Amino acid sequence: MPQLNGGGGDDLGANDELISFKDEGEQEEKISENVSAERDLADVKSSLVNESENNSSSSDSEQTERRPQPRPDPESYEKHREYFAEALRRQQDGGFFKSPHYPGYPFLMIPDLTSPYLSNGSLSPSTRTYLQMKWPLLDVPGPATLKDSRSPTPGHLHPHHVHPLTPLITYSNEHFSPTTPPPHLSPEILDPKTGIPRTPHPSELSPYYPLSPGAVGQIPHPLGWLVPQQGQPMYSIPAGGFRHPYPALAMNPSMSSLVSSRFSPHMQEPDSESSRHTAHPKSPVALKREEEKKPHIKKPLNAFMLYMKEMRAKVVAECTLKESAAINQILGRKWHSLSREEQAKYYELARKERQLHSQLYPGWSARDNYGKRKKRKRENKQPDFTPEESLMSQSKKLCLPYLPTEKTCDSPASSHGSMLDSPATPSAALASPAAPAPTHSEQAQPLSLTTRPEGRAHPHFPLPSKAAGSASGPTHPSISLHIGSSSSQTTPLLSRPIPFTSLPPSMLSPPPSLHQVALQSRQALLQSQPLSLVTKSAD
DNA sequence: ACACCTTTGAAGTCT
DNA sequence: AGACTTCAAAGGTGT
Repeated sequence: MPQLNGGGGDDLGANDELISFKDEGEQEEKISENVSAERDLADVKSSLVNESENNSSSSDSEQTERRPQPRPDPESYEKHREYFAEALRRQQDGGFFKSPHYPGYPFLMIPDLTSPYLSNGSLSPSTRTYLQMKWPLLDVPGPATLKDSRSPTPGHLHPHHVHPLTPLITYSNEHFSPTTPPPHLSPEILDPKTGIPRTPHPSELSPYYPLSPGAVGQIPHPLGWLVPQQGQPMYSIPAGGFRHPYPALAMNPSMSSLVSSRFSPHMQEPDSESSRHTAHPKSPVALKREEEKKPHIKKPLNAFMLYMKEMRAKVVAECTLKESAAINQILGRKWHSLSREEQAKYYELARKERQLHSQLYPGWSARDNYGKRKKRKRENKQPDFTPEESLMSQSKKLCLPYLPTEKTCDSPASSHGSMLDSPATPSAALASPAAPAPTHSEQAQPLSLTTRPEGRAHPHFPLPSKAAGSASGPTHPSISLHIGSSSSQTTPLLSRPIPFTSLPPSMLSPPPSLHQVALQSRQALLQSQPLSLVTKSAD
């Protein structure tokens, strides 16, 4: 029985270190039991070649004709659910499954059901929370799975659907609808040669994670599945994405001979467009267009972004506000109300995210995305602020977090009371396996100079100077000036030398509810009154 | 259609 | 080295 690592997956060794395994030896044993023969792998490779060849010459419509699109199966949604349940059950049994959700990913991570963090469908960033799975074609399911068209095999799953418990990494759910089941849920989408459920052609799927530099558009986020409530694509890809159905294989040296020229993991020009026109010199305009068509590999989400993604729905549900700006203010406050351990989860998650991202896109740099957005107007930010105006501007930002945590929209972490009296979690975070790895940027969890109550600053997490710059940001470049001398202060509310000489009395009065704060935030947004958040009456 | 707003953090550039 | 800038998500709002 071929081991995944041996049967074409030996290149995944590096990745194996990326995410810690649970009972690694046992898992490998299970893998070998679960994986079918190398013959299958060879067949898959063969079909892959055919797919590749076909794709280069045949149109999507031809592919569609060859594989008639099934009618929408009213039961497919239930099949989804059944499959997820099955997948989780297999995991519990130590078995493996595979999913089409992550063809661009050399392995899958599925939540470790044994993790104490796993509850309510939420996933822990704990290093032992994920089970690493080999991904697609190399992870050939057992014959029963392959042949049993009655049950929704992984290859039938829609990449967009995000089940709350799904261990699958999703990239986009924009097209998913329970009432319009994805065509590839049907067993028709089997490799004609192998009978193995194949990863559907891009025409049948929305695009995934394009390891291919030729992919067009945005890339679904590798850990998008960690945000079960919505499953929005972190790296979404517009229509007309990949031309190759197996972009993931670019990550696999064993397969690279088949597709390397097409799917180099490095940011190269896609052949799908460029190579066809190599005979003709490109005009600058054409070059520019192609440049624009290059995949937009988004930055990995940082800890706060991951937190926001997870919590936004809750906050929105608990509040009537819809404006993200206001929601984000709330989320920012809630973020700071989290304990060290809770934040550490997200820092760890973000760290893994970055690792994964760097593995998937070795040549990618955040710089690549510079200029992708239109330049913001902030260039003309407060150039001529008077000191008083500057102070006011700072006050707006600094005041918000000092509003005690609301009751109506509170998070469990902050439900004990206001942020002012929620002490910093003891140094457990440091001992926690989920604590950020001591990379150069993670030696200390960044503290928000603008918002974190002094009492939360952990002595073991010295304030990185970078955090000052980060916290101050371009919009509030002077905030950091008021932070440095605050370390010895202890009183939460007045612990920091916030230059609130003009701080209104309302700041110290009973705080408004979160909803009120949010409403005030909205007012602030609409009226651009720097202090409106704290000066407006709670009523 | 698209920039803005707003948050924190990472990573880039600039001085 | 430190300051500053950009981008990542989100979606209502404004131009």
